Amino acid sequence: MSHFLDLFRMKMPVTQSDTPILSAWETSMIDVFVRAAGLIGLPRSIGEIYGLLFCTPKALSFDELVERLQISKGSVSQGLKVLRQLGAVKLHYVPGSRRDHYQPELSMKRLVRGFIKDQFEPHLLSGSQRLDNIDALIEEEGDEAFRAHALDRLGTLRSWRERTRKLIPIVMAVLGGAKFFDKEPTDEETII
Amino acid sequence: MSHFLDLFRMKMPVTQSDTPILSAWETSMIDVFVRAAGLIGLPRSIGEIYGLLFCTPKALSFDELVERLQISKGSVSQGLKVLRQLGAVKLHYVPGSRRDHYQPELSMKRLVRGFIKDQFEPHLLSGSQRLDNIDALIEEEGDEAFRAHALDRLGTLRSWRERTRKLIPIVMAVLGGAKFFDKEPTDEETII
DNA sequence: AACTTTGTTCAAAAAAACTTGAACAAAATG
DNA sequence: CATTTTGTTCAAGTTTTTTTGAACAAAGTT
Repeated sequence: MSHFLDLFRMKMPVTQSDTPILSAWETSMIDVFVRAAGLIGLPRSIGEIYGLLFCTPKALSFDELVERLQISKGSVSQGLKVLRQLGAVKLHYVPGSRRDHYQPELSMKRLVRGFIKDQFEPHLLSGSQRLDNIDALIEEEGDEAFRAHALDRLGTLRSWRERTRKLIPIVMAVLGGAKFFDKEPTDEETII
Repeated sequence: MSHFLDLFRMKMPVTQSDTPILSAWETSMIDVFVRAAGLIGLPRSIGEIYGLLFCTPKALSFDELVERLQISKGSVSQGLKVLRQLGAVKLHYVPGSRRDHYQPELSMKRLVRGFIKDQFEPHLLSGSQRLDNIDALIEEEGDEAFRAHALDRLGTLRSWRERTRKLIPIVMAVLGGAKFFDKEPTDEETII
């Protein structure tokens, strides 16, 4: 009895008329971004959205993303939300359209900064606060020898944290603009 | 009827006699590593294993990890496998014991290098190979204007890839040893 | 005001990732 | 060589994450 209905469940392109299907190069390009997203712990749909924006010359609307990527409105809505938070997409006003249109951020530096600010820094080896708590817990420890070792390891952890913190501005500096060298961000970095 | 058996299913500490339970500071410390693991996309169990090794003065055996962390042999086996691949744990020979004993790698530089080598570099923005394939696909494209834009974006992607590649040795250099400055790794970096 | 367009929210479904534990392999021991 | 110790493998179970789609809100139109 499920026979007939199964035809409708089958995952196939149905009948597409317009321009919805992605070209071969777009598919491959999007695939690159899906992988990259996975690498930094972001869901596939976010890679797809950014990837398609990256491929397309003009700004795309919400609906165009839903239609061309064939993913749900919910995924696109949530995906764009995250991408906006990361500063990875920019709203682009299109005259004569009520819809929001999106373009990808193309500055690698800004992309990296957005990611670090939003996903990395907040956790940065668990805030020194958390380490201070551990410090307190160690003091309550009975055995002296153990306590010494524990404090030593805690010191190691603190040094890791500090080194990571110092590394970030260096990475940002190498990636283009300034801040590390005490000058304001130049703006040729906007291009790439 | 499931009433009786449910008593045995309940997830509770049963009766622990020895020293299996983790102290408060160990638990907090391990928690730090569990979070850090999550941040770089590694499973909780791996954070737990490395974390406990990090807390403990002496090398721990497979069994000790299973018992103190209360996780399955399977998880410990697979977790240690990954940690070995990453170079995040070292085998430590213990006289008079057949078991493998493990100690944590404490050099941040080595930990980072292991992670980059194993998890990052292999994908490094999907190898230039993949990008060359996209290049070929773009050439088959019909519309000239589109092709120009596509090639432009591909160029951007290539520049990102290249910049990432160049960034790695700089990060490693900042993190301690050499290679970037054309000298062999010194060995004081071993400590931290 | 009723209707349409545009986008968000969120509970439920689906998919992916992780963990478990029993079966198995390898090596040491008696 | 039978047995024990030590650790690995992998199918099945569990948990977590992601996606979906229907209901809803907000704002613009007629």
